[in-house]
Amino acid sequence: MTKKITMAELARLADVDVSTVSRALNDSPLVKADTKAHVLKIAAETGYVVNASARNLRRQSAQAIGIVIPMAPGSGQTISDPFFLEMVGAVSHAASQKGYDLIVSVPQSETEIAERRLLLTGRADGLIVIGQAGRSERLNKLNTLKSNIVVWGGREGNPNYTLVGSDNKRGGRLASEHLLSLGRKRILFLGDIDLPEVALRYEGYKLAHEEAEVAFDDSLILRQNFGGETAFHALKDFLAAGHEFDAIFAASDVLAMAAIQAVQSASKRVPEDIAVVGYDNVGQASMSTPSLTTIDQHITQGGQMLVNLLLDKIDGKPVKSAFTKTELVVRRSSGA
Amino acid sequence: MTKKITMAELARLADVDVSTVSRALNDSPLVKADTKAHVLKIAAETGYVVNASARNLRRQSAQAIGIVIPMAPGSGQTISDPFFLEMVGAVSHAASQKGYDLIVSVPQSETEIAERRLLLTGRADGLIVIGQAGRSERLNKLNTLKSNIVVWGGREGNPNYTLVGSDNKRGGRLASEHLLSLGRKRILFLGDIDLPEVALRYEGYKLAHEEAEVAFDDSLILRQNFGGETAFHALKDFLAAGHEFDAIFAASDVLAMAAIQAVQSASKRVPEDIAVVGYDNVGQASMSTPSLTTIDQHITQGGQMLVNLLLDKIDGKPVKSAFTKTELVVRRSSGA
DNA sequence: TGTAAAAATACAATCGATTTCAGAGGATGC
DNA sequence: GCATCCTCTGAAATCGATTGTATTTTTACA
Repeated sequence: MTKKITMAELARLADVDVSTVSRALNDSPLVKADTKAHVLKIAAETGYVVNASARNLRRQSAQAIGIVIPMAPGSGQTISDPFFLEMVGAVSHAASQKGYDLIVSVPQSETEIAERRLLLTGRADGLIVIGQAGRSERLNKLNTLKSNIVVWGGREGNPNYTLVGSDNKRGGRLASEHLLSLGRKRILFLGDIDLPEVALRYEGYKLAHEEAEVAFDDSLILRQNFGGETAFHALKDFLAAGHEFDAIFAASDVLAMAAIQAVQSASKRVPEDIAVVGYDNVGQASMSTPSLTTIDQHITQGGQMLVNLLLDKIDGKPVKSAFTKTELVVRRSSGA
Repeated sequence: MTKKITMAELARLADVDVSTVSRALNDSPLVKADTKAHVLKIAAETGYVVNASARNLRRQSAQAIGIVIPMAPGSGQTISDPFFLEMVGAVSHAASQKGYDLIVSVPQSETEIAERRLLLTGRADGLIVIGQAGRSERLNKLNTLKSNIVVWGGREGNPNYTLVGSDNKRGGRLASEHLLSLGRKRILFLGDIDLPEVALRYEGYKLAHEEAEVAFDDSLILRQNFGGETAFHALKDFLAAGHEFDAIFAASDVLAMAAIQAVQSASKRVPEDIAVVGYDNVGQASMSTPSLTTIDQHITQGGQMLVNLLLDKIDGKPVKSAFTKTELVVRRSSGA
């Protein structure tokens, strides 16, 4: 428990002014090489580390970005949804490579405090918001206030903030095309189309039907939020009610896994009786049994893009919204 | 993009001194109620938010704690391991309830930079380290340097830092007892007993055998780190090599899920031929097919404990290591 | 009403760094 | 040999808040 040593103290020890120490530590060309070495040596010996608050106060930057993961009320998602968590991992990785810390905020209530706190207090230089469900207005407002925000989500309306996301429509189309190409004719869509991202996936689903000239039945939809548990029961009831379908396209892997379980508990086989395709390609998808055919959103790449665009914004560069290319990942056991 | 408004500016607008503003905002009893209201009103109107760096510099605290998730080299774990991610979620939740931000650090290399950076720069008031695999020495050292550290892990040696974890031995025993009580006689242990947590689970496994007076075969162990992919192949090979066993106790749910897949791909049935019990009870465990019998470490509770103990330490209170009570969660389809 | 005590506010130091500006000393050019 | 320019270092201002102390205003009581 050595006492914190300050820069002034270090300057005294090295017998130079603090300004010289500061310059030396920041490798300024203004300092003679000898002096620099001397200071660095003493700094190392004493285990000196610069005080972040002081530096940030002076520099007016935090070397940190925030990530806000809002649990949309009633979305049924929890922080343990693997999608969120993989996103946190991806963003954390990308941020640390750029020398930025990542501050995670999981607001517990539906107030705007979290975003404000991080961004406006200067605790974070910029903000990544995961998912915009129902919050686009607020985000628009916040963005005009201080514009270092990048949002993960699907395009919806005409946001004035920068958006990063996967090509949801394409994803929905790919998934549906896959099922249709296997000869499935009645594909149940499982997901909450009130969420913009999911709505786009549903559009892709319809598009695929049109292209394949397969009539689609708009009653073949089970509007379920992202909560696996409730989806499981809802689908069980749906099956028990005697609805007929030979495939399911679920709006997330969690939903897909819940669906598989529901189907099996109704004594139907996956994929023989009912094929299932998910969305996200979370890590568990390949490891679950049966392994899951799904749409890869390229979460890692998405995290990179979020961070890169945000840092560009922080640097004042102009930035355009960007989208990852979704891709079909076929794993034979569930989807075919 | 309103320009940042400072406290001095606010003081000017309210026609009082900054010290009064500061006290008003901090609800100090030294300020008259009228004045307080007046200041608060103007603060609200102008959208004033206190600058975190300045406050932290002055207060010598960061109102933030760090969480370090070290990918032990060769542990095979990735940040997307659901266990880590659920832990991050739990800690984040607990921290925000206490008004603390959470800074996530996922060091990419095996240097000690990450811990030092966060803690010694004052960016975080305390540090939570997840897993101690092979790092107990370094942690001991860091702890003597600045003691606000709480580590998640199993007891190993005689650490001078505070430890929080689940009762791994008990967990191992519960899992094994369960399998033995079902009449299984040859239980494969799947996990890397070089990791202290896993070693303790293995001890519990042996203990259960002794108590049940079932001879255990110490060749019935497949030492695999936490990587699901490699475990899958290793187990496949193990099965192909003709080893006989009727159950598996996996040191994590990810391993268990990989195991189930390996078993099935070898055309054996789970649980009829081989029952499987996992460890962690991650969210996916209930949703996977077949759903997983597992040991619940009470991650959420653990996250709470980590945060609470750390904050106690920060407050200078004496703190003792603590452990959650592990519990068996039976889900019929895999484990019985 | 005058004075002592209490309440409210203002002043000023401080947290630990960065950075502008000024100055000391040495090198260079003519 | 002297003026000029470079290099390097130091002094001091600054970032935006908090807080101990001083000062003013208000209240209370005789």
